[in-house]
Amino acid sequence: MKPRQLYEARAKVAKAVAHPSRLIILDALADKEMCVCDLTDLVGADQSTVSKHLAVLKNAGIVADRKEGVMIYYRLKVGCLKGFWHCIEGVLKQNLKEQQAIMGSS
Amino acid sequence: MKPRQLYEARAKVAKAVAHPSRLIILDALADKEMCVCDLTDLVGADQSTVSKHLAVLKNAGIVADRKEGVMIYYRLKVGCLKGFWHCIEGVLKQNLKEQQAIMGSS
DNA sequence: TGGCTCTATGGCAATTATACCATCGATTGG
DNA sequence: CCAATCGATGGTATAATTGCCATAGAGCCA
Repeated sequence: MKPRQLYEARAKVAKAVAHPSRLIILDALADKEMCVCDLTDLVGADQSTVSKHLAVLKNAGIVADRKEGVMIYYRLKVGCLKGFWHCIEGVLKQNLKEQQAIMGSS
Repeated sequence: MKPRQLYEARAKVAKAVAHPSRLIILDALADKEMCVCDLTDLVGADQSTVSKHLAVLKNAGIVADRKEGVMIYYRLKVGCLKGFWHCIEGVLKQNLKEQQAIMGSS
């Protein structure tokens, strides 16, 4: 087994991704960088809430920000998230398939 | 933007992975199936705690279990986790590199 | 059957996460 | 300079997560 510290580090990154609002943000940032105001509209939560979500992502090293005048633009720093979603999507599809199998057999 | 429901479903899977003990479990299951007792020793927590962690992973569709006598063996149901870790590991390495850059420049 | 081992579950306390409000600092435009 | 906008932070209430204890159920063996 690897050192516990590694698992905690991994968990921190995984935890940063494990929230619907943050997933929305990451999905949006996959295409282009966006300012906090845009992301706030997109997520549909309070600006301060979105700001805190962004802080979590930044702290985990998943996004980076850039200041331009009053605005702060966030962008993805990680390129492998697509594979991430693909993996998760696979789990979801499999779960769905199993659910349907259960329903069908009743 | 995709339906909010999708992000919630994704988040559930991501959340299931986002805990050190569960990461230890998943890492161990990558090689072979293991019974709860083995995993309990490995994680080093109370048996009931490990049992609940396993329930979380099972509920998310990441692991499956098999009963054999008194023992219950858990196994990975998802094959793409290796890419998962690789992606996270990349983030961690990058974070480390940036930390070192900061230390070096002082 | 009785006792033992292996797991799962209910209960509970402590910690952590989340969301909103209020507010502050920074920047820009008038 | 003043007002307005953008984003971050402190405070606080609520919800979710986590861990352990106690205990229940299931299977095995003497």
